[in-house]
Amino acid sequence: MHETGSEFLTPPRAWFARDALELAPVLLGTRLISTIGTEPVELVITETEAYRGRHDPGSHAFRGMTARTEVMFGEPGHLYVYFTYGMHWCANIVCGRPGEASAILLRAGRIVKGEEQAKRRRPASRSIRDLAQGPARLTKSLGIDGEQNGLDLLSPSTPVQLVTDTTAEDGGLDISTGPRVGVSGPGGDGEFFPWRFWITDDQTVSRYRPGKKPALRQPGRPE
DNA sequence: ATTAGGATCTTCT
DNA sequence: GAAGATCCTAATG
Repeated sequence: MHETGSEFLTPPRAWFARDALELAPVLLGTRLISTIGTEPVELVITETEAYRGRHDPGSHAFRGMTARTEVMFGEPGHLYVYFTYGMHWCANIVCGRPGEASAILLRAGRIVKGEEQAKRRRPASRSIRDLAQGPARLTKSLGIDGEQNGLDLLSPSTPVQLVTDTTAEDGGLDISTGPRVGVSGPGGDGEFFPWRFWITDDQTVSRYRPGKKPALRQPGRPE
């Protein structure tokens, strides 16, 4: 096997400047490295969700720019971190062109480094599998909160780095798609669109509403 | 394995 | 004033 040959690099700004539906599956298999705190934590992104800016009724940006959504309207490659349910933080990567307000929600990951640190942050975790199994669990494991809202992933001194394996084969991952969580389609007709992406059969992918929503295999259409 | 209810507070109507 | 891009615990099959 090729133990050597992996080369993890941070992609350039232009890599983030594309449509959310295109970038969301590409983010699968890439890694996040957090140096927040004493011990670095690294994970492989296993589940993402696309939010297509101000034209997407499911997006926070749909009602226009507010204090909360300001970061989404800015430059791609920054972190949009929001607070929800009175206690949880969720992280997005801003994408598309400035002003578009598109972003990718990071829904789940597989911890590959700093498991001890992650577990310290998530005492309720029962196994390595569920450490970052869910958007709020993912941020908790990495130590991300409101402090990181607006953070530039491409800053030389960023405490949260995104890296891709430049030697990996394109299309080497089996990717599934399905409806977003609790978000109806852009037509407002209650139809669900497959704008969620995950690595097929990966055990760290978040689980909710068990058993009822079949996963679709076709990518969602833009409008 | 699955479900129900509670926690907790910002954001925008 | 209500809902929210969620998680945890406890109880039940």
